[in-house]
Amino acid sequence: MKIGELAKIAHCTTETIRFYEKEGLLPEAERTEANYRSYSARHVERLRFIRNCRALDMTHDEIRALLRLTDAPADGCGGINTLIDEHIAHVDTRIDELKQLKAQLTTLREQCHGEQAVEDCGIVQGLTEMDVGATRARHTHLG
Amino acid sequence: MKIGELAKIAHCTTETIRFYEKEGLLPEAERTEANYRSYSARHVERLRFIRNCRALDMTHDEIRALLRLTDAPADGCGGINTLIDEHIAHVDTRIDELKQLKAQLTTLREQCHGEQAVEDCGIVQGLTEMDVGATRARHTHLG
DNA sequence: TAAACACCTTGAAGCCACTACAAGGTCAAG
DNA sequence: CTTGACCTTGTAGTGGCTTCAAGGTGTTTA
Repeated sequence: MKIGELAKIAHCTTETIRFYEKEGLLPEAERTEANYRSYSARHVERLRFIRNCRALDMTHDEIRALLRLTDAPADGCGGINTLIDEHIAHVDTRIDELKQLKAQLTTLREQCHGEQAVEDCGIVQGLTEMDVGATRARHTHLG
Repeated sequence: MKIGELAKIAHCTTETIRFYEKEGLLPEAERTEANYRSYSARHVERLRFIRNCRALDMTHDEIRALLRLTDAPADGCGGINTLIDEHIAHVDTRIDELKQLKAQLTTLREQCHGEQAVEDCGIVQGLTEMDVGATRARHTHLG
């Protein structure tokens, strides 16, 4: 199977696949005589795993850790559970942050109703006068 | 006022301020004889505005648009309202996405309870077998 | 047989909003 | 006169790709 076919199966681009190879997420493929990458069913499985993890917003580091854990069958799946739990915590944190953000934005938005002059616009005043304090530390890799 | 003092007031680093200048968000400062940047109250106000927008997770493009709108007092604040409304919509979209994500992760997590072998781990199976389909288009710049 | 076209190769640069670092200049205090 | 805090410029790194350039390969059609 050539790279384009694999890309279609995995719903991603050929560039992404080559990028995963360079990152060490996907093992290198065999090559044809023409130096084309040639993929097997194991690559399909691995790539699907990676894409699913990405769809769940895991970082490449998290995915690498997960792949290492699944490739070490001796260890059982305790480590896997922990990793997923931590990732769920990231998502939770980010949801809370965004809810707070929305509350702030909604409050700001309510400062201005009509088509008044910019000088009197409560939004502009709010944005100028707010003092948000130090940037809060990041508790999640989710943007 | 030198750059370090401004950075303290605005709760950011000197590098960030120089970066905003290069980006065209913050107007260039006067220079002292020693070629140090020298800032005025107007810079303080502008930088605070920018940092507040960033604290609300606006992109530099959104901030630039907002600054242009506030600098054109003739136009009233309709455009400003629209921009904020759109930004709130971004945040809402992202919250919904993350909630869905959490639901998926929670379902996945429930596939595995104990310390079984990796081969039988429902999480690993889930990650291998899910087929998440095409990556959904981004409706928000929020990560 | 040749041209057109789809596919493949590598490598480098761009995206965003910074952050970090290197190598040096300026200035006040001890 | 040295220490140390501050300033200057420029470059490179972050993550997860995406885009581009310049070319090689392989199949189909005229």
